[in-house]
Amino acid sequence: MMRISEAAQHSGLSSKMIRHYEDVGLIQPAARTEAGYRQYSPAQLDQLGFIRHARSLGFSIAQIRDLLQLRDNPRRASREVKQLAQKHLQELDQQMLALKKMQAMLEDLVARCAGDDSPDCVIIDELSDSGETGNE
Amino acid sequence: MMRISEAAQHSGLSSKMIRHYEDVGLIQPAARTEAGYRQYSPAQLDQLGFIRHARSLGFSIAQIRDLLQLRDNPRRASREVKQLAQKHLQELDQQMLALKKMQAMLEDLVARCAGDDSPDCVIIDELSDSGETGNE
DNA sequence: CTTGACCTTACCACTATGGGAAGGTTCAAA
DNA sequence: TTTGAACCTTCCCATAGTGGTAAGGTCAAG
Repeated sequence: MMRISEAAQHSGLSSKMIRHYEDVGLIQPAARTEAGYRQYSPAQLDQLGFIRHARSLGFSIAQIRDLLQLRDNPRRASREVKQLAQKHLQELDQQMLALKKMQAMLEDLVARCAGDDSPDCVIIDELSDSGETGNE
Repeated sequence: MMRISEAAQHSGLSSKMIRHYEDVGLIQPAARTEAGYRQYSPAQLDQLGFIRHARSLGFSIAQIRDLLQLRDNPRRASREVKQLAQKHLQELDQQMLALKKMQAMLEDLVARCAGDDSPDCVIIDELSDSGETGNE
């Protein structure tokens, strides 16, 4: 059994976040010592590691909740896991698209801005324009 | 002079957000009618439009605050504007990079997951792994 | 016994946005 | 004139994820 700071180090999460995940019901409340200190079993350490991995792939807490359920269900169909992952991939795609649009527009503006001592600036001008930005 | 809902429609922002921008000091407090209703001048409408454009390019409130200052400074150097924009471009790049990493890892997992009725699932397996995720 | 390093809970902050409640205003129609 | 719809106001709450801090308890070493 490990205390929370050890569990944090071990899993790559912060103590803060581990408590938070418990608060929001992502993980079961940890066992406590008589003094009220949280204690983590190896199984829970695994779970925390799982969470960190999933977070690093950008899964939301809600999605991780589902993933954990699937993980702990020996009769799961990998189809369900895959679908969850694919849904997240779509979200990542949308975010990429949004970023790309911004990038393209901003790069265009930057390229057309002299960037010298003069106050004339396409960036300011186009942002001031009442026209559209290219977003739908 | 327009009321807030008209200013919202005109600028593409929501009334909610216009009030919020006033709260956080992004825009000057609007004039008020005797009854306390906010009133927006054409100049303020321009400013609101500017804010919407900048937001659509992903600039943060803090960055827009700087942009507005530059916009309202007739002795600005376009260099400053360009630098601000370039800094934001870098941020966009970093976000893109992060997304791409996630995407690549997740795509790999998804490709290797059968997605059938069997419980065997690489996604679950790799997330459960105590090893690294590829992030530094 | 004291000190330092931990632990606990309970707040507040951030970014940007939305929702809603409770109450006031304006204007037009009945 | 009254009433009702459609506004407006402020204030609080929620989202998602993370960090910080403060006030207090615990534990082990010196």
